[in-house]
Amino acid sequence: MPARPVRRLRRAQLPADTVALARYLIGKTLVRDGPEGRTSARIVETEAYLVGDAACHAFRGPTPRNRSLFLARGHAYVYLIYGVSFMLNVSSETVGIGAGVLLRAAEPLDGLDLMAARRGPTADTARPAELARGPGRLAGAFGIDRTWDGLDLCADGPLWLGGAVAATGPIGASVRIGLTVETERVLRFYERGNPAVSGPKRLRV
DNA sequence: GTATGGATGTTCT
DNA sequence: GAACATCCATACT
Repeated sequence: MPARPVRRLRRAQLPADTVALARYLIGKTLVRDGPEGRTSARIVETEAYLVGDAACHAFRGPTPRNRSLFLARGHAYVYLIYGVSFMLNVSSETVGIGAGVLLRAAEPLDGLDLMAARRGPTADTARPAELARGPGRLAGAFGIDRTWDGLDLCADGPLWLGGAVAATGPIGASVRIGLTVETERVLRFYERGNPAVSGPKRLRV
């Protein structure tokens, strides 16, 4: 399977608004290059975490953990949740303002075998759409851990955001998944009907 | 298909 | 010491 041609997104192309960025990233690609080869996937589900949003990790100001949210938009914010899974976010505002977009699910394009190997024995290799369906799985498929925190996804680095490789389908919206606060805000976005989107069925159509 | 409960480790109060 | 932007196995409809 040859790697598809994908152009890197430049920082200036990213919408300046967090919600706009969350929608914009649907249908775009996430690419990791390395000695083992390329892994890439279409982003199909995101969530926005805003300034003044109690569910945003930056809500109470910068700490050692969340400082990457305060970097210029297009930087990675990675953290461990429930002691189990890493979450990959894209910082979304200007320097000093803490907000971001969580990448919740992606449709694998290149390097499926490598993704499955990174996911380990629990990966459902018979169903490619399951490889990066869910934020923890997405980070797992790309081999993302805290050492990737703070990386510039718009620089000439090993992990980057790329343009769309196909037409983007209709985008749906819902409340965010798994929160105990700010549960009413409609800040989750997804490509309707895509099998790589996570969550219960009613939040995928 | 959905519902439930346990595992897990870091962070901040 | 509680909370936590999840995943997986199991049980059930």
